[in-house]
Amino acid sequence: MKQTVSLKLNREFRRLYQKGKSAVDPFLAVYCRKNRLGFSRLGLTVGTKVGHAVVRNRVRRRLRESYRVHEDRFRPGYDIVVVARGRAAGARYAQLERSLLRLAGKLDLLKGEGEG
RNA sequence: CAAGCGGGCUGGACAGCCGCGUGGGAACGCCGAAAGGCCACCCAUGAGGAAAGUCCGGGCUCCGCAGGGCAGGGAUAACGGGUAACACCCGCCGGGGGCGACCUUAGGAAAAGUGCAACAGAGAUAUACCGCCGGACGCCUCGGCGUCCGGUAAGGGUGGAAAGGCGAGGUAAGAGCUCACCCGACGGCUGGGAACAGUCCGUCGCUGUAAACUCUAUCCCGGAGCAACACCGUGGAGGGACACACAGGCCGGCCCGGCCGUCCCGGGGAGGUGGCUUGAGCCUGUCGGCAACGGCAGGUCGAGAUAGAUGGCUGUCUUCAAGGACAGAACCCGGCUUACAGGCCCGCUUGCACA
RNA sequence: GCAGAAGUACCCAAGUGGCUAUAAGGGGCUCCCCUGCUAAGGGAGUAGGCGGGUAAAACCGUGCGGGGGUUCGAAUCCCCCCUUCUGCG
Repeated sequence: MKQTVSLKLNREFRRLYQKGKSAVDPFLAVYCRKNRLGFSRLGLTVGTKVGHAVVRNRVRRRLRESYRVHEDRFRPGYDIVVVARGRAAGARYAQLERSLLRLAGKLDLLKGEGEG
């Protein structure tokens, strides 16, 4: 992920949960908020409810891959948090990818057709 | 061939494109006055048999602590060995199960003491309810019946357990009362390194429970845990030194205006660096040993992350199935326990068939 | 990473070797009293897991998170798991 840094601090996550915009489906919950850094920051959360360590790792890797592949389509300059929900454990990669893009579209994080 | 028993191994492989962690190299690239740093790119390497549960045993680190004994607490429990150590492993003995290969076993002491044993039953650590037998008295239809006194643990029924078992003798009826055989305990003898076995001899016949207290033997003994601990450490709080003003510094090209003491010390919150992977290591051969394991020789280095690196897409092969076993290192080892699809190999047992 | 605690009817729970847990007792549910009507309060009664069985009962088996073991006998004692919760930093 070339233009994106990962989001680590707990207080940054909490600020997004409280003040950010969100979109939800059975697989994922996405929170976002504009920052002033000029680049985006991504945080991934996969809680214990999703499954044991192997399942959580797999979900997290798939989410990171989905974002990496489509990074160019995201508008820069946002803090984004992606929370995996219960159904994500059994989901295939294509389902997670589609879900991420749809929720990002709802939040207007994706560039329009004409934009570079 | 069928059914079964035991042990070991494996836990998909290969290729292409994009992507990640760590280590090394690195320009004709970037930053820098330089020293040097960064980096495209290249090379190497990158989760498990349980990484899990955290149930035991250690290493390591810090804090506490003069030495020894008793008391107290905890763990273990046939015996012999292995090991750094263990509650683990190997061998062996005893008990239980299986036709067998084999499996299983918290397996010291109840005869040091205390406690507990509901219900049932006459009676639960000592008993006479029914019964059996004898005697006295009474009744009598002369078969017996009743009351009282006494003997008796063979029979009945209860129970997890009823005073070793069974047969014969014996007796009024009975009883290890006596005898033979069997069972068990203790002592002697023989074999064995020991647990133990043999049953030749003698003595005895005792309920169970110690995963109730307890006793015996052996071992252990302070606390925390890598988020330990060590080092660096912007800011803020504290202390010291020097300044005390018409000075000085910052914002600004300058004026006006606004803001502000300066430097040092120390312990340390966030954050960073070390700890951090070479170790009771792994592989091969050989020797000793039934084995666990050990000795020797040679070879070899196989993750080190820190919101946490192995993912995505595609093809081929093995496969019923690869989209489908259980499952992710977090300081490191030795075990135990628990979870686990499929596949492969070795040894053995029983039955059937054939030669 | 480390250290603990708990699990019993629908819920809260008592029971810590013994007769069948009448599954103690609450809450619950039904009826009555109280009130103009409610709430609160008081009194009486009642069913109560799962499987079988019955017209309904009676009755039988099983059941105290699960599985083993000790014991004549286990919710209770011992061992191994599962789930939930809490604490430390």
